[in-house]
Formats: sequence, C-alpha cells, structure tokens
Amino acid sequence: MAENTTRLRADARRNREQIIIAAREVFLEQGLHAPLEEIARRAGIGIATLYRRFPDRHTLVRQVALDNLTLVGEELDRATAAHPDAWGALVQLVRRLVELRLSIVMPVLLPGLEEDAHGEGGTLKTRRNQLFEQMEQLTRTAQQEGRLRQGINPIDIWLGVIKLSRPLPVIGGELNELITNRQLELFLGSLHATALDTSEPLRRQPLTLDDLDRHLKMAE
Amino acid sequence: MAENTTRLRADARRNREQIIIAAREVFLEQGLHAPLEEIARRAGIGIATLYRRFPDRHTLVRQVALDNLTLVGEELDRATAAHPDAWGALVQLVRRLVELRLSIVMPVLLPGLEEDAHGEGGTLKTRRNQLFEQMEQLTRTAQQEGRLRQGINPIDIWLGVIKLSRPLPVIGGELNELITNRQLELFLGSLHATALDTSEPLRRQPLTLDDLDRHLKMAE
DNA sequence: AAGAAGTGGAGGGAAACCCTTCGGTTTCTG
DNA sequence: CAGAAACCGAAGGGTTTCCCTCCACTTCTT
Repeated sequence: MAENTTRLRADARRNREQIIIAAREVFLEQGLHAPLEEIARRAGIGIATLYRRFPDRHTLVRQVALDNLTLVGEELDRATAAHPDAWGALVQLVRRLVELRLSIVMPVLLPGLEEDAHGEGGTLKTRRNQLFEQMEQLTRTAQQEGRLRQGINPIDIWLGVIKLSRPLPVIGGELNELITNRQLELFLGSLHATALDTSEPLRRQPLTLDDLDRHLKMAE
Repeated sequence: MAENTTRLRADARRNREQIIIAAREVFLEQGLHAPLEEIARRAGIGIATLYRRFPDRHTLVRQVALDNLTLVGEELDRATAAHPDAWGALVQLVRRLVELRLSIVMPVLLPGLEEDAHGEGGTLKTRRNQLFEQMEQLTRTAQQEGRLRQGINPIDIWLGVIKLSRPLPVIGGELNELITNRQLELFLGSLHATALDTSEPLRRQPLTLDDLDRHLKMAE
C-alpha cells in the first residue's frame, strides 16, 4: 500500500483493494493454495488484472499479509482510543477482528518472507513483533484490572480469532456467520476472569511467538 | 458397519476401516470435496480398493457420517459411565471428541441424506436427534450441578468441537495439535459456570437443531 | 479528443482428478 | 496345503481445473 500505489489510476487502485479483500477471504477459507481465478471472480475483475497487479501468488500473499498487519494495528489503536479500560479495548478488538474475517496469513508464512519483504516500517516480522508487544501490554493491563483471565497470551487470542473466523466448509455463508458469532461470545467468556482463576489455572502452557516460528520453520 | 461387513474378508475389513478413518480426517481438513486419491493414499491403500468398497463419493460420505455418529454415541456412554457427575462426563467427552478428530460430516449433510440412509437403528437424522437428546440431558444435569454455564447448548458444544478439531492449513500437523490442545483448554473454560453467570448472560441466542437444518436445506 | 493506462476474456499447456481395467497377491475352505 | 474365490495396487485414458499470456477493447486523465 505504499509508493507504487499512489501512481495508480483511480479505478486501478479500487480494483487492487478489491483483490486484496477477496484474497483475504479466500485464503482464509481455502488456504494459501486457493485458485487465483476464484479470487479474481470474487473481486469482480478479470484474471488478467490480478496477474498484472500481482505477478505471482507469492507477491499477492505477501501483500495480503502486510495488509492484515496494518489492519490489526489500526483496529488496536482504535480500540484503545475508544476504551479507557484495557479489557473493554480487548473485547472490541476481538469483535472487530472476527468481523473483518482476518485471514490465516498473518501469523503464518513468516518463515519464507522475512528477508525480502520490507514495507514502509520494517520487515513483516518486525512489524508483527511490534504488534505483538502492543498486544502484550494490553493483555497485561487487562489482567492487572482483574478482568482478563490469568495465563492468557496474545497468541491465544490471535489463534482463537483465526479459528473463529475460519468458516466451516459446505455450510452456507449465512449459517457460518451465526455460528461464528455465537462461538465468539463463548470465546470471550473464556477470556474473562472469574473467581476460579487461582483455584484452576489452565492446564497447558500458552504458545509463544518462538514456538510458532520454530515449528513453521521446520515445516519449511 | 452392518450386515455387509461381516461377510468381508479379514484384510478387506481392515482396509475398509482404514479408509473411513482417513476419510474422516481428510473431510475434516479439506471439506467434502477432497480428492479421493488423497484419502486412499492416507489410508495406505490403492485407489481401486476405495472405489470397490465405496462406488461413489456420496456413499463414502454417508458411511463416514454414520461412523461418526456411532463414535460419538460410544464416547458419550463411556464418559457418563466413568463419571458420576455430569460435568465431569461432559469434559471427558469433549476432550475425547477433539482427540478423535471428529469430522465436519456429522451435523452437516443431513438435508440430502435423510431419506435413503437407514443404518441399523434408524435413519441418520433419527440417530442424530436421539444423540442430541442424550446430550441435552447431560448438559441440563451439568447445569443443575451448577458447573456448566447457563444458556449453553449441545449445539454450542458440537460446533465448538468441530471448530477446534479443524486444523489450520499450511501449518504442520504437530503445531496444529499444540494449538488445538491449548484452545481446547480455553474452550472448556468458557463452558464452566462462574459467579458471573447471572450478571452477564450470553449476548446471542444459541442455535438449535432446527436452525441448522433450515439453513442447510436452503443451501441445498 | 487523443494518448496513456487499464481491462476482460479467449485459449494453449500443464496438472489434478476421476474412475476402470487387469495381472498379480492374499485369504479362506476343504 | 492346494485350489478357488476374493481382494489388491498400479497404470492409464478421458475429463475437468488451473495457470498464465496475448491482444483487441474500454476507461481514465489532461
């Protein structure tokens, strides 16, 4: 979304955005190997347009990842600005992220992309880590408020959001939305602190960023 | 798993079971349109064997669904037998179902299958409803014990289990297991009753079986 | 209104997938 | 333990899906 974009013609820029939005959804639903023609179709454009803007799949994936990162950052700022309490901000953030159908791309695919992708503001990985620290601060504060359950991690929240957002196959879009919204409420409940916090700590350790990166690296 | 099976040769029966297990996983991961060759590969058999046993995709899907239903029933019985309290049984049940990687197939696909599929013990739909009632009883009891959160539904639990079980694409199997197990703990936390129950009821209504069926019917 | 920039669709080549045929192997039965 | 029946996997032809480029046409910009 940087220097190249500004020189694009108006309609071209519009199309570019539509492509990224469509790609975000399709990647979320079908994974990173989804047919590009499906993305083009859903963006309401021809396949050639997609190829001109993004020469290959890899480029598109990277842009979507970058876009997602930016989106999360914006929503995080917006949420903290709108709520004086960290818990309130966190809840709004999670709701918004699910609403945006944030794709799988964000935490994944960092292994192969670290070195070559510098957006405006550092590499993908740098920006992700920065975002992670912001969220860590938010969760810590919410825990000090006594409203977020102890032992919960930004990673827990990210992965939870991703699992929530991911629609079930075969089922229609409308039903999937109902399901997601309902499960979202349950998920928020699981984040909420209760009197049981001390008596029943969570059984498993939360995952860390390092855990993710290590495993993803291994999976090539 | 009925009359036809008993007359199968030993190796054939073994293979048949492997196919169903593999199909359960693949359908869970990729949806009902997953390539049959992938299923055969994962079952460790040739494609011809799969086709001989299940003439077309529809037959296979139906058998997997039936198998899933049976599996859930067994686990439910086992869980209630092992725990005097309903909450304990419920927790064991959920853990086991996630472990089994129960496929998406169960609650879905009833629209087209109701009429022609009679296993031993009624149609698919009948058995599903029967299972649902069993679970409803279990959840009601757990709520009377004051351990299961008010307003929660068997459907909530089923769908939660499905969302949990479904692996994220691109990520390796091992990491996916870590993620699933961690999110499972969070999910169980969201089912647990707390002092907040009365002060903060869940925002959204739970879905009912009718909701599911209606929407699935519409999506043809 | 003219030129630059952008667009969609057709289509060839490659890959994935479906499903059947067939020579060889394993299990069952007497 | 041997013959028959049942079963198996690999190879392969036909079809569909997908990738990606070329080019005549359309839409912006000034």
